[in-house]
Amino acid sequence: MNTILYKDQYRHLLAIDCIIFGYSNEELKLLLFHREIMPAQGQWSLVGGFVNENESVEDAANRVLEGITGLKNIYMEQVSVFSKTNRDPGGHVVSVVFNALIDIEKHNPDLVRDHGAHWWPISKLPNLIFDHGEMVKQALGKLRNKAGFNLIVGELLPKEFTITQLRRLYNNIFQREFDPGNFRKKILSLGILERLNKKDLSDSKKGAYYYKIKEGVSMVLNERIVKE
Amino acid sequence: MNTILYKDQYRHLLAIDCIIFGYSNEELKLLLFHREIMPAQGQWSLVGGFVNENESVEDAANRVLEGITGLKNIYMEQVSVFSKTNRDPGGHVVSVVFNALIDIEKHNPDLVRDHGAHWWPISKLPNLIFDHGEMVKQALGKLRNKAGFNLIVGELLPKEFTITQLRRLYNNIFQREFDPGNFRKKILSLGILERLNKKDLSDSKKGAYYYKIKEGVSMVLNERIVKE
DNA sequence: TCAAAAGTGTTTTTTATACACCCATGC
DNA sequence: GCATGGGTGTATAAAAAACACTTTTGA
Repeated sequence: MNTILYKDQYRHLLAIDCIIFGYSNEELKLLLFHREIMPAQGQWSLVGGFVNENESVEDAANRVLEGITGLKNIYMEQVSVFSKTNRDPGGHVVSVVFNALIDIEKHNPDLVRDHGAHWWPISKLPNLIFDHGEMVKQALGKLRNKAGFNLIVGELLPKEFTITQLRRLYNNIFQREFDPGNFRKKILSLGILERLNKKDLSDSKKGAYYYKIKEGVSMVLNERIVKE
Repeated sequence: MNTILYKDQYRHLLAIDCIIFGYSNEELKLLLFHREIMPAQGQWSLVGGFVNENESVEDAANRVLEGITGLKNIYMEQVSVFSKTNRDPGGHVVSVVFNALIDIEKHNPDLVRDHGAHWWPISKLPNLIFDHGEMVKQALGKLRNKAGFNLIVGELLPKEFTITQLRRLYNNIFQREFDPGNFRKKILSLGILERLNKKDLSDSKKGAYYYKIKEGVSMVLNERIVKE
């Protein structure tokens, strides 16, 4: 069996685009790229690239993500496929969109700068080329949906974080204020966080305990964490 | 601007595979295809096909779905992309998977038969080729997730249906028994069903009112219908 | 008249929300 | 000693689940 079987089939240009989420200074941010190639040269776009021969779309996304952040094994999730024939004026390119969550403290800012990329707060995004605006919209919906059932957004925080830091992240993602007491109870009731013997003293005089996600615990909960 | 810009890029074989859900005799079923081409000739597979030039993946899915069911405008939703380089021994084919929900009463059984396709109850599926088993698993998860928040599975029933018929469909999808009284209250509280002046007398002496989905009502609810 | 599904009502349990209040401590 | 976020407890409201009971009518 070999590819000769499929030899008469049309072959498509296949690309990936990444919605790279980061969180710093209490703001949810996206890493956007200042496009230096035609078409749409000089405008802002998502970080993306073509899928090479002998690569899966996940391989391609990992390659592109490592290239721009310096990080391997970034948490990633498919959002959806964009394939309208006229979506890219440079030709029919089919793009698979990924959400990527990174700990913004860990990435390589020099790499980002050298690529002409820039972190933009989610609330003040520039106009994006092609259908990238719609991609971001879907990606945010997917992120909210995920965060509602899953602590995976902890990927956006350092390994050790306080409940208050986590709550502020949730406030940011859902654009509403969660009640501090209720949020804490709900999160701790999931039983997947482990309290450490360390306190963060930057936010209050009393200090807040750091927590981390328990080893070997499943992040797939069947319980709702927060409602939209 | 033209495709010359991207001319050095590798081009991929792009396909779609459809998980075609139908519901009859109180069983959830999938339409599977008896594969008559190499590789894996003679085995069962999902219904699929290559994406042609100047087609979006949705176009391709619609084309394939119409070809085998005779129906247009089938409800469809992306599941995810499968692109491991070794997933198809006949060559590297990237496949976009779609869930499709059809009213099994409306499809063209002759077309299905002529294509060598067959309806299989979800509980007794044959072994599927390649990664199609994993595709079905993801598709079912997606269907459950959707059905938990959305009445879209009404697509699997005739336009007019009783609450009991809808409940039995939900029982089938979630593989559990919903309480008749509570299910009825919950569904009706959504306010998206309209009672008709007709009764179905096939299931009981008393007869059950038919309902239909109200015109122009949004199917996108922010409320949970059932829990898994 | 009775079995069986349709449909309604009531009770209990669980979960979400609102909010009061004590704690610890640097200033 | 007081302002501030950390953390706990409690009261209320809303939603889910369990289940009793009434209705209808063909066999």
